[in-house]
Amino acid sequence: MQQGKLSLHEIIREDIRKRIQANEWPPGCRIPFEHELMVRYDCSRMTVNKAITSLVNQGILERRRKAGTFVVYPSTHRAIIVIPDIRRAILEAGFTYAYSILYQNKRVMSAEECSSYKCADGTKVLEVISLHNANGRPYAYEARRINLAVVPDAERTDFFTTPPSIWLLTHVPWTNAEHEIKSLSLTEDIANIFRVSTGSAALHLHRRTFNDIGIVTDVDQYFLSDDLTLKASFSISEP
Amino acid sequence: MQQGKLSLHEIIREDIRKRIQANEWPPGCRIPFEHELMVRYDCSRMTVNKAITSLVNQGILERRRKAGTFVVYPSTHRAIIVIPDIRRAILEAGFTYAYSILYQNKRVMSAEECSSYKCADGTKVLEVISLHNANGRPYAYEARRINLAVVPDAERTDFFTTPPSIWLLTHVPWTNAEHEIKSLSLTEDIANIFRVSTGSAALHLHRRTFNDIGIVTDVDQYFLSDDLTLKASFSISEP
DNA sequence: AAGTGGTCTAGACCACCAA
DNA sequence: TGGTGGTCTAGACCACTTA
Repeated sequence: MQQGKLSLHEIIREDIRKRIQANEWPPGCRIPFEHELMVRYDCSRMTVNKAITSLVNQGILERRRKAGTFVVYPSTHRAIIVIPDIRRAILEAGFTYAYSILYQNKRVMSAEECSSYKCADGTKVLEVISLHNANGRPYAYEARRINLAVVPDAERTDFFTTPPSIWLLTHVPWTNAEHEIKSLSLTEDIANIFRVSTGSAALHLHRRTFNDIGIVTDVDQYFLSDDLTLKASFSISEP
Repeated sequence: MQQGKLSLHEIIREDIRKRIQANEWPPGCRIPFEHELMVRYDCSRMTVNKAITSLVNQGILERRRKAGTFVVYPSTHRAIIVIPDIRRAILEAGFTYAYSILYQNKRVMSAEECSSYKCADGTKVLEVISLHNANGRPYAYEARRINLAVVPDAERTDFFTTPPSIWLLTHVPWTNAEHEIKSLSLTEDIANIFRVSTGSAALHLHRRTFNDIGIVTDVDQYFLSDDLTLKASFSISEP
């Protein structure tokens, strides 16, 4: 899988990983002490330590002082999910991508929004509702709010030519994002836009993006059931 | 947040992280060279290197030889998702948990299943369909297939008392899991079990679990729309 | 071609925890 | 209380890349 030479600590890491995968060192098993591995691979302890630390960070090994280093029982609880960039996903599927603004409005946040955004009363927000099309067919309905207190520049930006997601990604630094994924039945207005019957099942993705000042933006995206499958994986392989 | 003393490389790591979060070192910015940081923190290069390596592994920094170390533009593409353990989720929500088997059958895999499982023709599979209840109400419908070529013991296990998910987790080591998440409209038979109307929106979670021998099990789980919201997050904070 | 990160060493002392 | 991992040092040489 990997090209070129592996460094020594990588060789050690992959060797340990291979033994775990092959069940030579099953979950719960204590692997050799660092000083034993140091002799086995004829290297310094720092190098062995680096290999093991990497596997510990990946949740594959666990260290206990005085006891040794152990193989962890894998759990399903955490996996890495890939959140798609809609435009890229459509283009990579070989479809044409088009984007249109359905609605854009600057307004003052409601009291409810202010408490959700944890910002002062009277904070202004830019609301943008847009549609992503694949091969001329509606693919995703997007309702976004941009916090003008954090991103004042958004007010002077032309979102008719640049989708807000792209503009925000390149212009506004953020440090945290929270996603919520659920299923729902489409309301009449959104169903009409998708040209399907009211109540059709859809996937709903909500995302809030933060930086040190506060919430930058939050967005609701809706996809018809057959159009989007999210994938998440957990693997002992591949760092 | 963290108790006890931080080691030097942790102090350095958190200091760098803080500066990035505070936008003192914005995305794209080159942070000081390792040799400069070594002077700043009055420590050896290995220690600085360890702090930076950790941030590189977290996707926050990027190293370029001869050029330096740079702050990465965050992307939404990867997040960590928490895949719920149904029983625990129900209990933690303060509901009573109950579990019932609707159907159990040992059979030979279809040709289609064999190609999906990448196993020999005639491989046997144990099929278990079950229902998880919260406060007496159907919460999740689960259809599971267990590969008896990989887990022969499953045949002699009583799944009427132990849910297969629990038994498998503690008895069968695995190394990889793949999840697919989508929305769908319930078919009549499943809708009847949930006592909702046919076509109601539901969240569908599919998981395949592997080890070095092959696919251990795969499971389809269905949740009513309002019953499950999956959460995923990406954050510069917290290692 | 120069300077960055990448790696590695052969020690050392310490903190913790199980025996 | 002994042995484990946790951390750190003060060097060294190498590989890569970009200026």
